[in-house]
Amino acid sequence: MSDRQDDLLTSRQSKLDRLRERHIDPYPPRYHRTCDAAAAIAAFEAAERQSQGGDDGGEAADGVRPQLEHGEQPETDISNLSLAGRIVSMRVMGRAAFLDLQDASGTVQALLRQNNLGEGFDLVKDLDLGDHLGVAGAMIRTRTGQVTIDAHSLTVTCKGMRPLPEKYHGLRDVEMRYRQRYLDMIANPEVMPVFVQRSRIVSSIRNFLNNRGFLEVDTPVLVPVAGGAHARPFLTHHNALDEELYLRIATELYLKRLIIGGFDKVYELGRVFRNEGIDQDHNPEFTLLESYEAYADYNDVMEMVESMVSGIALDVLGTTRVPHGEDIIDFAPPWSRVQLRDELLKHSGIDIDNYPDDASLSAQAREMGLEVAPLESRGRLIDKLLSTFVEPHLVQPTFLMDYPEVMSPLAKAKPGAPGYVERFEAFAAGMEIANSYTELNDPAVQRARFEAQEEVRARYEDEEVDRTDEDFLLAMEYGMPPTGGLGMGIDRLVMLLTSQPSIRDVVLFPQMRRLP
RNA sequence: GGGCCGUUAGCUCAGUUCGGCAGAGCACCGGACUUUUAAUCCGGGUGUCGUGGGUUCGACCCCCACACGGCCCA
Repeated sequence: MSDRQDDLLTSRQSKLDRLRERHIDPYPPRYHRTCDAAAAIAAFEAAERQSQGGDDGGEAADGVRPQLEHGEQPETDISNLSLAGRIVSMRVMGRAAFLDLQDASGTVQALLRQNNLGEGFDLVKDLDLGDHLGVAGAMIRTRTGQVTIDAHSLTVTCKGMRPLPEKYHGLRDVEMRYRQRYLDMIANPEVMPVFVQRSRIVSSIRNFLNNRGFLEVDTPVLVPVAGGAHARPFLTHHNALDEELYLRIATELYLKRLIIGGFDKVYELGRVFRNEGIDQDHNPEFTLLESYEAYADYNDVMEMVESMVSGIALDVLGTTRVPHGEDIIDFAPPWSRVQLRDELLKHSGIDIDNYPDDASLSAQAREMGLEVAPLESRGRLIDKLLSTFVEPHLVQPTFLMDYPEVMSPLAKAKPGAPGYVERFEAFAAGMEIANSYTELNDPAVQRARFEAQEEVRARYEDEEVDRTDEDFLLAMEYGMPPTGGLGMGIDRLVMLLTSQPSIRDVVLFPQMRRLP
């Protein structure tokens, strides 16, 4: 630690010591506030309107919506209330001082005058930016028109021991923003609303699904087989069982067991873990919604997805139209429905049906300028072609339908289209946000599909393919009704709805490399 | 995994042309100030220039390696 930083900490420590010498507890166990900053200001403005004899007086008082914790009583006596918050700015002028106190509801100014506070005013010289302060007093309007609490008593509620980031430019260092998110929240006012919206989006998803009769369930995070997705899992070890376990990469195979067990409609909103790279739309742990509905197919799921996403947008944003760069993405249904094979042909000139084997498709992909490794499975090649030629065009919400079977071991074959399955992925802003199948429920076919995946794993040395789950096959042999399933990446949905360019801006604590 | 860019005071950033005394604003410290709001005025620069090597009379600057981060590619 630098000497300079030592100095800054020492200065705060000596202020802390002085408080203790004066028998002031810098960390009192509690402080009773009667309302928050927004409520205090609203109450004062309501009272002003009332005293002016306006006909909206009574209504205005009702407009006060204090955001208080459980147990606190709303109190809007503007001549005597108490507020508490973090000092985010301080203007000291001899025997008076103005402080800005920030709480979750906003910022309120406090006026501290020696006239009112007497000896209590001495506290000012031991206050720092970042301290938490309780202020009791009356709401007034200053000469310059600012609604302010005129303090008659002060209470230190927590002494801050480190300097805050700079107030005007905020905290720009992205590394520090992610490693010390609390500083990002304190210094950058645009950050907190994104996470408030994230919470509302998640809440809205639950409401939507609950209202449709879906049951929210919890399935294991620690699993013996990491199935249900093409991804490399994290490995861990259970000591008492002395068994290797994986962190789940999807919830699919357990949710399907529940459909087999007899639930009609289930969903899980949970964290899944994929041991893969980190970039603007990948974090190793992320929030996945999966839902399964008996007697639905992927067409029904498409309708549900467009209805759900547009409903969430209306619910949380009040509109289905969301800015994205220079575009406006409109989530209002219906979303366009296009065939994977057609789109690939349209944008790359390749008809995958004309390249039935790896070698010819691989050669053609190389011809198109793609970098192709010597050993790449057909599934990977098609995935690469899609990412390169098709996905960037899918800016408006689009269902890309009917995937090759080799890419989709858990989906049911599409009648009349050999080699294809009833699967869609939903895209918006060129980014995949959802994946859905008419679920495969023939246990013999499922076994064959798993075997094909294991063959790909062996032949192509590719760990990112589905794994055989014998226990799941056993369950399926007891009979799973026709089912429509859905997986939706919640972080990406939040990115789209809040116009954030990186998943790190919608995950509170994104994964970072440990510092040396 | 590869390429490019970044890392300088607590924070936000200059400085590196072509190697020659380490800079500003905010924050901080001392002083003035009872209606300010990026308060103002006077005084003070507080630093392992990411880390470790190398070149040089001399390195924040040039070279090499490494660390962390960002962007692009795979």
